[in-house]
Amino acid sequence: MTTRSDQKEIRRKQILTAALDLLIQKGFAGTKISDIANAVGMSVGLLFHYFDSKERIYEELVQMGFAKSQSMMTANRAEPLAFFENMAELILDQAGNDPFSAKMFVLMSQAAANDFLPEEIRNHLKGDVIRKSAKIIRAGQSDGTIRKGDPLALSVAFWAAIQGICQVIALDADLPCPDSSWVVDILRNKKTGG
Amino acid sequence: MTTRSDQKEIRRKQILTAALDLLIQKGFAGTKISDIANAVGMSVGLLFHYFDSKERIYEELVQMGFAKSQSMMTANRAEPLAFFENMAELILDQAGNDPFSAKMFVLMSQAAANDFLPEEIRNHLKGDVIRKSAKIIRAGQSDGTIRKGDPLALSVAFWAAIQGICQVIALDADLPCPDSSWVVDILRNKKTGG
DNA sequence: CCTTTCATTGAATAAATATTCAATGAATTA
DNA sequence: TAATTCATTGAATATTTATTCAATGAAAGG
Repeated sequence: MTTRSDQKEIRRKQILTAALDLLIQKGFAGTKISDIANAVGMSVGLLFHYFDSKERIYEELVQMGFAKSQSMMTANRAEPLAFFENMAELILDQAGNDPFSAKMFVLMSQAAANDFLPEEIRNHLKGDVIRKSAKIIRAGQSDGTIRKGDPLALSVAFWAAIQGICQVIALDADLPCPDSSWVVDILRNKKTGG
Repeated sequence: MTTRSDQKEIRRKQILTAALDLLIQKGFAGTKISDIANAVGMSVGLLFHYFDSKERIYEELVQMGFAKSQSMMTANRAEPLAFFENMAELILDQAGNDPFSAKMFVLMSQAAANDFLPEEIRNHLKGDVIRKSAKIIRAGQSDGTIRKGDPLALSVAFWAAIQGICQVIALDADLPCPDSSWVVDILRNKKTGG
């Protein structure tokens, strides 16, 4: 019914989509409000009718990514190695098909530098996932499915690889998305898992 | 002898070092000249005595990274799998010890978005290394040392992992640098290489 | 010493960009 | 159809940040 209200949501989504694209290419400071407005095809003044400031746009996007990231981590209750297999598959399969998803992931990994974000989110970005995963890796080393080595360093390798892949394919859509199982081989113990 | 001239070089290096650090955290647009000047401990006016503009600082850094990247690629004439083993070891060992090196790598991977850089450099950044490596991967698949799969996708996985790791450890010095051999396992063919 | 050079600063100035605002007209409501 | 709301614009305005400049004094050269 409320055509106007629907239209408003559509407009907001258009702005967020265009902004995400520009933000991961140019960063927060490098993305001009006028760039976003141009990409959507609206005047700069109108954009401010939908969002109070550039920061708000950014915050709303990061908030979305944060929520997704949290739910993914907590929803996955698999055994150690399977945990990482699930994660890699979920993220990379989605990244390969839906550009929005990969871009969101990239946004999150760059967002830690931005002072104005809420504390909770900045902590999450600042190695929270990596440290939590290190515990799971230690369990996987005990049950023999994950290779030996510093769990934290292994966690860095896994997540940095995922993040790097998302970044590369988000910035160059022509490049193909790698198999998730290749990435899991960073962790896999060949003596048992082979 | 020429104390003044030496001093000038030292100043320039101070500026470049401080700038690199800020640039990889905040990006080009997000890094203020005054941030750099503060980090070095000099006035903004003095900084302009050493560099004509913010772009020049950036260009000089990217130029350094470009030269290094080129020489690394061409110097390495090993067999396919060994090529990637050498690359991973060279880059990650260096990144683990010398922060400057990892930061330079990160700068390069972010630089592609900046329009004002020379064409040659932008091409190099824009997937040149990934595409050249795909050819080497194909050769490695022929001799059985590298796993099956789309060579370009494998190349994306390898380089994105390297790049992601450099980024994570450059931005958080507390995190440990992973073993280079773990990353090479993205490519390694277990049936033969095990 | 006296002169010249030049590193250094803080205070202008210039440019770029975010944000506000008054005006317009099309859609909604009554 | 008259009144009201609100999406939309382009033109101010405000703010931030890059860049320039004239002045100072310390080092180098003669």
